Amino acid sequence: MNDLQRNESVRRKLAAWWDTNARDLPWRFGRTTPWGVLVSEVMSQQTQMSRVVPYWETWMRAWPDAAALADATTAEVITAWGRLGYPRRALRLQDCARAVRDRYADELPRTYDELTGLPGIGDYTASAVLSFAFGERIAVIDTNIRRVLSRVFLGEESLGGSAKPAERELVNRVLPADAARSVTWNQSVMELGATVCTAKRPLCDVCPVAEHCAFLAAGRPGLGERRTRPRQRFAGTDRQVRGIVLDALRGLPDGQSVLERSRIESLWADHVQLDQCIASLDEDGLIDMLPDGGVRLPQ
DNA sequence: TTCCGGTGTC
DNA sequence: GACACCGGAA
Repeated sequence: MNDLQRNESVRRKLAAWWDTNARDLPWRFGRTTPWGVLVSEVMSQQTQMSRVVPYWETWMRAWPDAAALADATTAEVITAWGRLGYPRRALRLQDCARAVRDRYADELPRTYDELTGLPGIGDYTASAVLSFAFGERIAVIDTNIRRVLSRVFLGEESLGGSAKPAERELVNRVLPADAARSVTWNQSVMELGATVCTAKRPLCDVCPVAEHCAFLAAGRPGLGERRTRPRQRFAGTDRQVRGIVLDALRGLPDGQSVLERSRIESLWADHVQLDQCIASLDEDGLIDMLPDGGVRLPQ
């Protein structure tokens, strides 16, 4: 079997697998707008999809389109973002909504350059929106797709930081020529990476393309090898302190918006670090500092 | 305790 | 191209 036949065989197997195994997420199967797809992609960047679902449902009910989100208060946006993580992304998503409303009359643009020109939208999200929302033929490159394609076609783990040129060439080379098939390809490869071809413990027993997988044939060399990524500590870092402050603000009772200085000081013993974090949250636009030392979510 | 990730920034 | 950013799963 030559490369082309193998590629086509993998495609057919994955498409059949997708038909019966795709998770029934509310932004799939044409049930939402391109904007809804974009929101789901931004939320899914840092959080597993199953945990995103309830946030996405609430968010889209409150702000069904870009114009609606553009008009929300920052406090509302940060509160609705909840514990999704990376709260600055919630602000960027609102910036993005304002740009879509102002530059594109509330209609998401359909070109890569216009999409990546929006706040918070990089290569991955632009490609994902073009493929999943607009049905365009474009290679989507995220870590799941890199891991799956590298294993199946190269027989090796995808290691290291950003995608290298050779990796991008592979992803483009195996992308089906037909647009509709390319969309299913992107979705099914990504889904396989999320649910079967996982990083540490791939479920090769139930994998629909096991018979074509170069990685499995090679005896899964280097399975679960550490990706070279600088690891980030957590305990005691600014990251933890910032989260504690925002969480306290989100948890204020209805009708109360200001966190008093004395309450702030009870959140963290090291007041030097605490004040640094308050200042950085203020710089990020995530909180407002009041003259009396209190803070609140921006109105 | 360790590990995970897309974007923006420097 | 290194690093910060978050919270939760493993």
